Amino acid sequence: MVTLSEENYLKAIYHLGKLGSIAVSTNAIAEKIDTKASSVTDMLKKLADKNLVNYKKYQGVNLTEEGRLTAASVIRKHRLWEVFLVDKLNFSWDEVHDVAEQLEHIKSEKLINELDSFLAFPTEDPHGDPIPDREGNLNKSQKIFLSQVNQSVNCSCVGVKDSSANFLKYLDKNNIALGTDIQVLTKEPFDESMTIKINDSDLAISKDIANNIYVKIN
Amino acid sequence: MVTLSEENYLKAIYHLGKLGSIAVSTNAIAEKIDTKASSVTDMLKKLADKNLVNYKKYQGVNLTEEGRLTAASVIRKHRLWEVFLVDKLNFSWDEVHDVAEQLEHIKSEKLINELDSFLAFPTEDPHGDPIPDREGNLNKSQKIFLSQVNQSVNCSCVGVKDSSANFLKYLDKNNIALGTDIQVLTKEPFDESMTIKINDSDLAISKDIANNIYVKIN
DNA sequence: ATTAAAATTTAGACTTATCTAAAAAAATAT
DNA sequence: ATATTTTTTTAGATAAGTCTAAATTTTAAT
Repeated sequence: MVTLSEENYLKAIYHLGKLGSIAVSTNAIAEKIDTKASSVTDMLKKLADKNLVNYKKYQGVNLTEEGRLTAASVIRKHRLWEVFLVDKLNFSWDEVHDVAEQLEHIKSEKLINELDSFLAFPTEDPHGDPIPDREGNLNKSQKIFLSQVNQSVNCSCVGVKDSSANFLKYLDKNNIALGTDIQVLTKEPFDESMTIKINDSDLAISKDIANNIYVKIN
Repeated sequence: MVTLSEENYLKAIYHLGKLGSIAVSTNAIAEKIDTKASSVTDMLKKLADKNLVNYKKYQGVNLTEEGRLTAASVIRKHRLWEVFLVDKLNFSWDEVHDVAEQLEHIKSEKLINELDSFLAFPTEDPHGDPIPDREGNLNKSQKIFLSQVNQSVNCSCVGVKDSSANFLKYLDKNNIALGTDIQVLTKEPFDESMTIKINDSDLAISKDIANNIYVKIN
């Protein structure tokens, strides 16, 4: 039996572990889940006792296979619930996170597999991040920044990096939403600005905007 | 901020309070939520401090208006999730309870109101129990036992009292499920047995069976 | 009206998850 | 190579929720 708090630690270690392939540090975990380093140390001992992490004093941690599967399962649930909230319950991408943080801890195999089926087995969440399958495997995300898309290529919006209210308002005003098709018309090498086409209307965007929008090539 | 544990106590007091109109006893609560009387006493003090119950030592408790609303909100969530699980995720009535017990504690006004809308504003859960509205009001349940239905009246199955595996198997074998239409053909005054019609086939049932099936008159 | 039984509360202890402050180890700088 | 800084761990404290065992109050019985 893995507690809610333990699941949150495993998730944090999972996410931090993907960046480098070395052990995850106590401080990094503390910062990620907004807690004190001493609390992290306590929890790491507990997780090690349960064989969910490999932990050696002062050396950081790595997930064991069992820990990795547990973390992947939590992430799978989080992302499936996000799809549900956006696709079925009219949530916008910036509203889903807090609720999904709660829903990801609901324990029921049947629930999550039926939900998966109900949503037609999505492979990515509303932010374009991949959804682990039942075995904890996940495909690399296909999402890239709009700034990386070449001229005259078609793509569609799958997420944003900075989801501040200001930026979301900007997107709204210009009719860019999740799933919106975007065609890159021109790319200006000098300042990396672009012109793009959205629903038959053209829009000029700066490098900063293009670096904040995630897209998937169609 | 009401904790998960506090919500469970409020729910228990709400359910126990409907039976009589007198105060709910410590022991009754302890039995309901499978805990010790001393734990209940501790919690009652905490709930009283938060103005969720009226509590006087040795005299039992009643919900305050605020407590009643909180309890109704939890029950509303529980029952809406049950509808979701049965209608959308292929759960059967006896599988929903444990999962709904977890889901009822998810905190998000938007979530529950969107869910309500997504389910087309149901007024009863899969067991035929009424779903409180946003203001905590609930309509009296229309469900009665099949044994109370008069001869040649049409009704439909909305739930069961005893949901043991044996009984559910019996229902399954005789094609009685949630929503199944039932017509009472005859009622035998001597042993209170009945004959009923289900999907054009007739079935003889004992008093015990008829006392275990909840129906709603059509 | 006492006494016995049942219900309830108190007191003190335990667990989980957190914290602060101090100690220890590792990394960095001179 | 030693001193300083940073990171990590330990020790002890706290809050929520529970428990056992003992004390108190209420209810029921004679």
